[in-house]
Amino acid sequence: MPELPEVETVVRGLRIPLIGRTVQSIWHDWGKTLRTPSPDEFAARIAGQTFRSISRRAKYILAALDEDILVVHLKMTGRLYVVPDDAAHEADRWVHFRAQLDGEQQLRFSDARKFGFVALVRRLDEIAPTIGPEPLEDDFTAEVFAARLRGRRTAIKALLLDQAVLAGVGNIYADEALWKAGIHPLRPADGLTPAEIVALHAAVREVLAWGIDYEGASINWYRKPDGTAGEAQDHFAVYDRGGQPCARCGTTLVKTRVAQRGTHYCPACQRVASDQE
DNA sequence: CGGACAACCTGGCGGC
DNA sequence: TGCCGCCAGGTTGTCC
Repeated sequence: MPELPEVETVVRGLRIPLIGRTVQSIWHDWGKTLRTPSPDEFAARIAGQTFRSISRRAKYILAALDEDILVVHLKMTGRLYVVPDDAAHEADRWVHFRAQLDGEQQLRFSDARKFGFVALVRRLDEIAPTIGPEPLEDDFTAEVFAARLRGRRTAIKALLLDQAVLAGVGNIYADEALWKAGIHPLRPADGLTPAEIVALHAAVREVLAWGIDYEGASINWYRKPDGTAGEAQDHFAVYDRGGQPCARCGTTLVKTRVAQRGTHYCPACQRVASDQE
């Protein structure tokens, strides 16, 4: 579920309720939800620390405390939000971690599928592998993008999903960006023309930016920290639209599998070869 | 490097 | 309604 726009929306929504709040204690009911350190050390270290800032790197949420960083990954079904102590638990039966804050507030992490986690570290690289450039940063130019694709023969969609190549793009926005750029998802990355790389670079940035503008896509589990749904799903060109007409050429959109992921594209206007018109 | 696949889990949905 | 199989936005590890 959550890709860069969804994670960014969560981060922005947590700034006001979280920053300045001090952690008093924590609770969890699923061992793997606390990724590191051990539960005892986690509880002892975080108690008394105050949230100072919150940011995002790729799909990781980084909530900086006085000494440590509370890192949260939402994976497929995670939700992260702050509510008053007395907020009904029945409203969300998938909460597996809570941090009791001052001001009678609680930070809650909910995760139906239990793939996500929270971790307490000094630095993100203690738990995260190598992560590629942030696509919305100014220094992510088309030249930088081209350099990362060079010599890679794999399908362009697989590379867009590879966090070591580019940070934050997931299955939805990969499909949307490839449609916008008019590039078939199976095209070998090193076979793209310079013009196509420029177009794809722009398309990736555009779809991520509008995803943030619409506050994320609530296909299924994703919710903003205030509990409401995002609206990006109402503006998809291809994702989950197999069988419907392409908005650009009217051809019926196709759903298939690329890199073991559901993949949606237009068979007419997403070129399978650079020399095809 | 790359491609396929299994694993981690649970819920929702379509089909019968 | 009930049961069954399949699908799901992510990531990691293994095997060839």
